[in-house]
Amino acid sequence: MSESKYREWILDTIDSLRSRKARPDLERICRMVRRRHGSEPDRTCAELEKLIQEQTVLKVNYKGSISYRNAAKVQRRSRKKDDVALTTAARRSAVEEASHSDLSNGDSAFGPVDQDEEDLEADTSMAMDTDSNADEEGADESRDGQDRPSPARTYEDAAMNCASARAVSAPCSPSGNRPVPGPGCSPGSGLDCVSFQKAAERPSSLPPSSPRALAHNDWAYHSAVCPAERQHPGMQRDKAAATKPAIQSVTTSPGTLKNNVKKEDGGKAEDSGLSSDQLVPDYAAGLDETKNVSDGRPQTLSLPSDNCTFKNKIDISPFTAAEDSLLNGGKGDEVSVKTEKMSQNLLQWTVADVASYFSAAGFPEQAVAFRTQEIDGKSLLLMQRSDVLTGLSIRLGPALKIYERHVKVLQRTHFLEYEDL
DNA sequence: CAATGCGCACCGC
DNA sequence: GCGGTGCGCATTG
Repeated sequence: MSESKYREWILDTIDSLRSRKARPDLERICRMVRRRHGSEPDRTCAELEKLIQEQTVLKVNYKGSISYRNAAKVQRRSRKKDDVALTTAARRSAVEEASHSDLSNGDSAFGPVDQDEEDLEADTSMAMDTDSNADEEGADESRDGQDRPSPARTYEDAAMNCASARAVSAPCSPSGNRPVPGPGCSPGSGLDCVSFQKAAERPSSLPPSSPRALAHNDWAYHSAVCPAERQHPGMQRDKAAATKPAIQSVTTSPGTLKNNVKKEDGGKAEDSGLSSDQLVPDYAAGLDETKNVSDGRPQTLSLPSDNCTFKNKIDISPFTAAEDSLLNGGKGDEVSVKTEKMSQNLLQWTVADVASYFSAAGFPEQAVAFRTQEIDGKSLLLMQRSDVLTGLSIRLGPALKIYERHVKVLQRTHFLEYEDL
């Protein structure tokens, strides 16, 4: 409940800031939510993180700083023609729809990807706690220092602080805790911070010529790439060492896995990726570890889990891809990737995992419905076509896609798996 | 003082 | 040319 409430508040706030032409950054969002609803910044940050994870809110790095976008609003006007349906829908109700297609992009530059990027892009951005180790400590000092040097970068500080604070205290769950007395919203998302720093560093470190690639919005997004991956292009800190291990160890929960899935960007980043879209994230992520493996499928490495992953890959990929290509005509891989990662152990998926999955799959709004109906992994396995089409009160178009391309696939995969076992 | 409004420059398409 | 974005400054409460 409160969650939906927060979702509304936060999205509203982001919209509001945007309309005011102010950057929707962590600090402003927290502040506005507090003013309007009295919510503590901490809580707001935590909720924001959740939204990011489920792709309801997109975290992007734009012009060197972090920004948040309302996924539902991000529309890409230039999409192909096939979305007629979408268009109509969009037209009809202003808000929500667009989400499926758009979440992909973060900021102005919308993903190069096309309509169906849903799947793929989505993944890129998720991240989660897991590691959130203390990224660069540069941030720290400012943290306890309580003083914030330049007013201009207040937000950054805030963000950083959050990160560090959080990272230290609570590696994972975003759900808050930690009443930190920060000025703004200090305790926020650990993940973000990472990005921040990167952001800061990135530009500077890069040669003038190339900057534009990242400098702009690009490398951003990787929103939450917290997992360990952060790149340390310029820096090398302890984490360099840590990084790698971290990734592998990540395993823990299904949700976690997703984050890692950077998949294709590793390769893709080059071609279209980086320039236009913010997929970049991956780029960041990709840099480190991914790169090593980079050749074909970075994702593999990211998937820590030993258990089923590989298996799924085998089963699912094939047809998922096929279906996907039929539907969209493109990037089948991505879908499969996602699927594979997900299918780890459906039975263990929590409601949040399910929601995250669908958000990542490009259906952030519908993900909310799953959450509302408290669909966890087990429930998902029991869902029938009619349940998806009518039981969730979601629009038919997305519902069909969700059922045919995800629910069915996940169920099939799951059962195949178990047969084998 | 914070919140808000908005001109303007940028950027990608 | 178009639309999204957000800095920086002006205005408002």
